[in-house]
Amino acid sequence: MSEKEGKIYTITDIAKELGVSKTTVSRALSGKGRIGTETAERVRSFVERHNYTPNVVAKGLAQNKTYNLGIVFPFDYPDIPFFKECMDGICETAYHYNYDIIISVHWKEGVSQIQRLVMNHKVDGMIVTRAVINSQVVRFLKERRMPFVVIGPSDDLEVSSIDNPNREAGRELTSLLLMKGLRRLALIGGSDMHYVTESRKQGFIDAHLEQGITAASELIYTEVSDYRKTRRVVEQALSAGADGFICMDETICNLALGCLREMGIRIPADVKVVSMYDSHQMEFNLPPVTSLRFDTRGLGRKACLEMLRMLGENAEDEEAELSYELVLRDSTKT
Amino acid sequence: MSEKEGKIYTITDIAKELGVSKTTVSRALSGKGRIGTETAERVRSFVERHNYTPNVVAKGLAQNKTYNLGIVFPFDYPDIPFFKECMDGICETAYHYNYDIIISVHWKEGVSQIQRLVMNHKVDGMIVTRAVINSQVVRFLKERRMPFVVIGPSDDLEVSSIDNPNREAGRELTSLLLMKGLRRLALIGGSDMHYVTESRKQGFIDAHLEQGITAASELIYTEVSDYRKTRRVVEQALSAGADGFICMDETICNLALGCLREMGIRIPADVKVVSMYDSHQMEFNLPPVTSLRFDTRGLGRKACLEMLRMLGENAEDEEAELSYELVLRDSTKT
DNA sequence: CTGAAAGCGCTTACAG
DNA sequence: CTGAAAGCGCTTACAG
Repeated sequence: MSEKEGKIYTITDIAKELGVSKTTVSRALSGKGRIGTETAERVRSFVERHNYTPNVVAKGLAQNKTYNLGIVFPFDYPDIPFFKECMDGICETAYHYNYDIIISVHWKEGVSQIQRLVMNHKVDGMIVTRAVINSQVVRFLKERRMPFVVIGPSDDLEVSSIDNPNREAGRELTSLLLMKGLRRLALIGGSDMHYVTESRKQGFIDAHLEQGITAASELIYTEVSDYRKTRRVVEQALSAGADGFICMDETICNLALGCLREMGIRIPADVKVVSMYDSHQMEFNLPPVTSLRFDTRGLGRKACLEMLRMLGENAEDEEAELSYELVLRDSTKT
Repeated sequence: MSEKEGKIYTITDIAKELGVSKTTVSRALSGKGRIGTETAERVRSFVERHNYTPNVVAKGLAQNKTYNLGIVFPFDYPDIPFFKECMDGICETAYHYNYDIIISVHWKEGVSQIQRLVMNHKVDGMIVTRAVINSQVVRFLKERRMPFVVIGPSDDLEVSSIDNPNREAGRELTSLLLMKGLRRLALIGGSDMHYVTESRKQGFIDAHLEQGITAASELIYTEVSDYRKTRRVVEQALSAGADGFICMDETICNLALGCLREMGIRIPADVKVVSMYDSHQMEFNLPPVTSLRFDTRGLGRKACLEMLRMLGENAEDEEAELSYELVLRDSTKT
């Protein structure tokens, strides 16, 4: 890793040592502009010998770039695998293209933290995780003309967005239950302010339409966020004859499972339960819960590639389309 | 947030507009050096009117600083609340002192990603989450003389480290079970390469010593990472007469609970189960699991403050000592 | 193919 | 209290 204790060389040092100009060294380093093969080789060799790495900050100042990308997490984002996987994918790709990732978490509603990042010239672009309806963040970034991509669906055509196939996957998961003969499916989800809630709901409805069954709209519950609400919703659904529960994510599913257990309802004997997002908790539950598994890390990678392309990097996206798996487990056994 | 569409002003623009020198503007901005109150006021007012923010990158170049801190996550770090909470705490504090956080995740063993961050002059210091015994990362950072703080215990006196009170808390949790009359406590933990494993084990032993009971060393299991190993360990412990299970973290606890359920063991009737780290999973389990709740976010804040102090910032730590709670739940009911 | 020079936006001795 | 100048480490027209 490090050769010697290591003086930190600058481009000026190299130029001096090699008896050429800084310009030449710079060109040899960047590979831009014509340069003698011998000169290039001498520079290359020096770099290698002394383990030289350019000062990216200085480079950035000269080029008006930072080689940093910001990732913004939503206000009060929950501790779910989604964000970590996303972040891992983004970092992986950024790293590969020599960019670094700066995180910014909202502490309160508003854009102050993002604002600072932008105003301070700390990033070249931003990746916004989890789209929110009517987002202040998006509005701010547009105003400031900061390039950005959004993870999540978007109805704004000016915005570059990318998402897991929540709707299609939701449709397939719902279809599965319908094909098992269930007819009173309850759907439990979180905030209507999140686009993802809408996508999942659409998937649920699509499946019903497809099979010519009318979805019971009274069995669709959103804005469910805590134990109390879950409990109420589960009770309501049950007394309205629900024979299956489709939970929009693993957190809600856990809550629902807790309620069902307390009420002495057996799964899958009495009702089936599925989650629209997989996790270890779903996998190791008793019974293990049938869930949708997305390639969220791949999603992060794709979002990052898109961002890099917007910044003029030659970042080809050679990966396959984002897909998902429907993981069948005991919670839907018949 | 943004006044007008907004030309981006530089210190030179301001100097020109105000008919003073860049030097003066710079001084007014930083508050260093004597300056006329009237001049200072004019600058202040301009800044406010035009929503000027200095280019931190340029500032950094001139001062040989970046106002970025790196946070390093361990190789293949698991998706547990600990890291998110830590990160949130760090970000919160960094933000407050006008620093930003760059993340770096190991993709493979080795230091390549961290190396790049350091060599590229992208950060002023690093916060290493979760100390590992004989860490390459620590060795590299020391060699490079990059300031850093480690989250986790450390036996290296040259290293600044800070940690949750895992040992004391572990002792208290173990004592609780001993006082309930349990005498065959099994301890299940992860990798011995993590310092935290050692701390927790020590706490377990401390409690036994304190009460004059000998801990059954054959009931101490580490290196437990997957379902299979957990299953084997749980069976062994049970046949060795274990009457309580102390799991070092929530992931292991979940695994253990799964095994116990499958084997038809009732909790808390047959055996008690506790976790040395709390989480929603522990809280919403059936039964809910008695756990230790740490202020990991506070830990992140403290680590960040320490880092800032090392960098010469006036970052006073006014927070209370890191503490923890022992949350009693049904899994230990008698 | 190569270099001298200006510039990126700031800071900081040094000299009034 | 204020300014001219040099400098942080790089890039990039422009001119050989």
